Amino acid sequence: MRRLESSATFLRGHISRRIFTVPTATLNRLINDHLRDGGLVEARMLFNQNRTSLDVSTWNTMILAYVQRGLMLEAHQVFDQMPVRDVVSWNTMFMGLKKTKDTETVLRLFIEMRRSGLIPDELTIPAIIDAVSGPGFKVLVLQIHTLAIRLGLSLNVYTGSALLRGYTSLRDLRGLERVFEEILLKDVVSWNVLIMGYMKLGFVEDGERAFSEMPERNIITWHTMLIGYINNMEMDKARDFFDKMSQRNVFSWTVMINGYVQSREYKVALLLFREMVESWSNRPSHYTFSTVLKACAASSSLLMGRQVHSMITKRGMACDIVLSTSLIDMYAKSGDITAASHVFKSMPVKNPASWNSMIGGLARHGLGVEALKEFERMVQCGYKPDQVTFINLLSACAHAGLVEEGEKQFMLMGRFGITAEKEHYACMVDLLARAGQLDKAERLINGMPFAPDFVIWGALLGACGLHSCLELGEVAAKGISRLRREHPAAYDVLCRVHGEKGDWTSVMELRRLMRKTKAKKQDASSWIE
DNA sequence: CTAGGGTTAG
Repeated sequence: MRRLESSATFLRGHISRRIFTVPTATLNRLINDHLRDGGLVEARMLFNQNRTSLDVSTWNTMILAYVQRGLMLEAHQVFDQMPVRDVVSWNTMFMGLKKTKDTETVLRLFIEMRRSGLIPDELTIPAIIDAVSGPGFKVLVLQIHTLAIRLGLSLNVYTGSALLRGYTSLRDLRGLERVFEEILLKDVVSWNVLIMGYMKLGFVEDGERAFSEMPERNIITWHTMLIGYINNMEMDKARDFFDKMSQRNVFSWTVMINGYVQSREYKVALLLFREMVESWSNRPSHYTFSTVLKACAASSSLLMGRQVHSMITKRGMACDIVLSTSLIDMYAKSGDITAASHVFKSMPVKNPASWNSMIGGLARHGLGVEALKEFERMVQCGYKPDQVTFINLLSACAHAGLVEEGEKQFMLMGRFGITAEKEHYACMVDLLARAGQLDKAERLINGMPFAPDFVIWGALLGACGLHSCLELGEVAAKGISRLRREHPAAYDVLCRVHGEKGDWTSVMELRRLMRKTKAKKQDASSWIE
């Protein structure tokens, strides 16, 4: 070992003067040593000085170093300069690109790889499958499966598990089961992916069957089942399963708590969180905190929210940008706009999301002018507003009755490269209709590039109730009836929104409609937040 | 020299 080190020092001194041709094995080891110690720059220097005599594996090591640090531009640059590429070079690039979700490049490179005549191996398909997973890629998944069969790769666990994901994304149950059968030696991961597939396709019983049949399980197996139950809205089964888990970690707790949040059982979520904290079994992570803050926000649990805030501070997580943003939202939604703004001001680094929750909070409190000011500041500070920013801004104008200002901002959205979507139109309809400009609101609806949705009719209906405009209200009510299949949860929100304003006429009207259309509170996904 | 599966904000 000593000898190796001294020879390394010796070599380092001479390499820069290019006196010796260093054996590639030694060079590779040296570069690896640098990389292990975090000396990327030194590694790159050594690398550059010996470019001509490097072998493929050293090039690959260099690519990997950049990929692991998320520096895809640099990785790509090295990759492009390689005199010879092997399958590892391609795989390493694919894996890096997968993390950045650059599916375009993955696809392009994969085709290029095929053209170059190199044969994919058992790690290639796992690395590229995400790029073709999604609607619109049916043929591609089938082609890749065919290719895998032709190369004998579908027998492999790695490739097989990847193909399972591919078929899951196609919502193809038969394909899923066929691929699983093809795998020669199934391991825990492949079983887990199978269960995940069953659960995602809604075949809970098949998932349960697989769970009981599999030879061994790990904690991820349990989590896959848990998440499966939750996403299939089987909350009782989920909780039962959670209680029976032989081992639990922060992840398990967080998933269960988040499950309750998703199914809008905020109080239960908070109870479970309390249980978690009091049992001292696992410390909440920032995932846990952000989920819990959402529950606080949704249920206006200010006291609990404050407690969570102090826990976050004690853990030294106060500067976490996600948590701060959740805190702002929580305070704003539970009525303490001062605390929200305090958190916001104390943030050393902000991002568009944090500005959005601040502006949204001001809007919620009817502080339209302040919201506008904050928006100006956001732009001045160089942050790029997005769709959500404008939803918040327009709703701020609507709540504060700033009609002209709202119309102006609506027109100016394009300057930031944002095209008006349904939500923006909904805000504008709300804005105009509340102000009594019902004709203008109706004209806006008729001129929209898409069919009016639930929210838009709801905004119009609410205002019609407010201004006792029966004729147009009838139109809106009919519009809603046609759309009753969509977003049953939206009724709820509408009731709340109009209830807050003391606008009881429209609330009654909506309640009546709810009964009439038998709306169920089953849609757990949020539609505006 | 690569390594497939599970959770977070507006």
